[in-house]
Amino acid sequence: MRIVIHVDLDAFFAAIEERERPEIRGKPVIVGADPKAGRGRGVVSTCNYEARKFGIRSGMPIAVAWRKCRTAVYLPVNFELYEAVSAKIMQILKRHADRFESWGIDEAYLDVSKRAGSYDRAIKIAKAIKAEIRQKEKLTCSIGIGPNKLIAKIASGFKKPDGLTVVRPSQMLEFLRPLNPLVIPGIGPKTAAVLRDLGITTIGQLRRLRKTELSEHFGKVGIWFYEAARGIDTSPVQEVWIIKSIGRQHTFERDTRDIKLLYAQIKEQAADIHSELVGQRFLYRTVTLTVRYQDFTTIQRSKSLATPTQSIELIAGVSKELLALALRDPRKIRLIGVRVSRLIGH
DNA sequence: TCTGGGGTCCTAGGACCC
DNA sequence: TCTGGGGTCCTAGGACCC
Repeated sequence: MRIVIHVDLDAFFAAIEERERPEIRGKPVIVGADPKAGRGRGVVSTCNYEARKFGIRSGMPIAVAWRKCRTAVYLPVNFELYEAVSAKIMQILKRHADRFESWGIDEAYLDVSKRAGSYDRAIKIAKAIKAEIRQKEKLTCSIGIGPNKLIAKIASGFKKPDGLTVVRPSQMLEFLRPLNPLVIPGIGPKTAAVLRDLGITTIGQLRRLRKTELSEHFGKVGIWFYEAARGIDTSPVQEVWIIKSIGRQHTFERDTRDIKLLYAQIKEQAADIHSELVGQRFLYRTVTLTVRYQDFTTIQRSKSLATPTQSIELIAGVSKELLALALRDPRKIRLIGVRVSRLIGH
């Protein structure tokens, strides 16, 4: 019998800022782009639960957040700090797992099948984890326990913040039945809209579609939806991930076609990417340039090289070639990004 | 209301080879 | 003059995740 725990740190960035700054505790806190009195260009990265009372959410344009709550505390993203806190917490979590998989900066899966052996013992482990994170890092998390990663993940999202939700195999189907299909990883807004058009708004209703119907509508992921709706997920808790690509991107303050500005941005991104390639001891074979125009339409142009290389000049040089293609279009440019892929270790 | 930055995976068409 | 089938690589776009 498999038992998986999913841990999700609550409002992670905002919670760290509140911990570090006693004076902002209890106020709405929004971590993300500079709102610039409603003219800021970025989005909300994370906000605390006070801010959520105003309808503010992750991913929302910062200008919209500003309109909803001008009195909130707006803070820039301090990624280095969050990374450092995350690393400490991941070490704590690792010690409680047979196998461990971090998932982004603020989530992790723990396979505890062996050391727990039963759901009652898994609950004890989860409570110990909560207590340790609270004591050592002054932060809360929401935890889900289930027979696989899928159920553990959905369970951790069921009660937030500071929640603990256990779904035993016998309860799995009843647990899933009333939930929105959007809670299934891989089902996003587009897929949910198609399902809604088919009259499907719960996972129970999703179960009424045949496997063939789902694969006709959604291809390979349709098969995953079929299994997920039934709580089936055999994917292992896996410790190591292989990096497939390294990239940087930047949104300009103002849309531009200024070649000096564009080249300077490419140069900076190429340097960043190159230093990471060197650090990770990777060669690349493909360079991809992303261009987002003023109207938000986004294109990608890529070029593969005959032989793998680590050359910084080629990252920048190929990117400039590809930029020339993108500049044939007369629209102003909002964002450019450079990415290298087909990585090979050396 | 106006949309960040870091990624992964899937699909589909065309070129090319046998 | 009209015409196969399979495999691989490359490119572009799209959906999704944190």
